[in-house]
Amino acid sequence: MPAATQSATDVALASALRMSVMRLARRLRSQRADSTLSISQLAALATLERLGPVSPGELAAHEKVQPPSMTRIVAGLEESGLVTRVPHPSDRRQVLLSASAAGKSLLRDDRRRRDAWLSQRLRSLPPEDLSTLREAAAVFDRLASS
Amino acid sequence: MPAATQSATDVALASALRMSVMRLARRLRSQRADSTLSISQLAALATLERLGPVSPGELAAHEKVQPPSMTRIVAGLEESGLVTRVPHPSDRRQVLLSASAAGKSLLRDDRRRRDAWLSQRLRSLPPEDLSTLREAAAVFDRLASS
DNA sequence: TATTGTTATACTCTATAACTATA
DNA sequence: TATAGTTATAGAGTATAACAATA
Repeated sequence: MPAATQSATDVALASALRMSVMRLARRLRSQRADSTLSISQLAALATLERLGPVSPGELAAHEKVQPPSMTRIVAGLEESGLVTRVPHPSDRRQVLLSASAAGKSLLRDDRRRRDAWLSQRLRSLPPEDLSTLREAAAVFDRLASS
Repeated sequence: MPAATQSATDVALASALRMSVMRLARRLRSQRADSTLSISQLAALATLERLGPVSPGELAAHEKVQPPSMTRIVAGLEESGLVTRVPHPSDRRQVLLSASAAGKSLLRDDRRRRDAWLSQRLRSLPPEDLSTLREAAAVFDRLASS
């Protein structure tokens, strides 16, 4: 296959794939558990669980929001007992945030519920399609991290 | 494969796939063209192009926003000359919205730019992965529309 | 003087309720 | 009386600017 054709094919695939991925993502997002938490709070809590104890500033950087926004996001999580804060051992300006046991438990439940919609639909697919999706998930991870 | 194992495998695949899809969707979203339009405006414009002339109420229903919100979204698009409105031929309460030539052109440019990031990355993948993605896009469409 | 986190304030987006014109 | 669209108003969520505490 000549280079020009290959490239044109890639662009067509990129377009089709982008639309399919965005559409599925929309459907997945709409299935999120009916929680009292906002999307930002849920995302911040999940990142906190993944990173372990970090300062509000660091968490804000990871979530790509400004520090004052993270102050508000975390305040809500703390009020609900999902996040705990301890003083930084050596720098008294800083605090360290962690997901509490309740926070981790909420994340677990939420993921389980969000997976339910998708796994329900996967059950209706033939085995070949499941294989395709299994391989695609791996390729996606390579794509997103590149 | 026994039913219980099949089910457990599906749940694991659902979880992996959900995470991969959401992550790739985040990356794709962040690549969107630096437009003066909001995400809602861009989405409404795209839907308008797809559906053809429709009333504000119908467009609001498709975009899953309330009519007053669509009034504002469309007002901005109209001010920028991306959407045109004509009176409904028989019902004088209604108006019909369409994407203007400028609106269609903007959509074309935007899609092209948003595809660039992905197709750039697709170029680095081996042909087998491209086949996988091509099949996965089709499966996704079936999933999202189910 | 620089850095971390918070408070004060404003802007964007969306919603519900009330209103106007037409059916 | 019901419906389509708009205007009025309020509530999230996030941003920038100003401030307090600590390094």
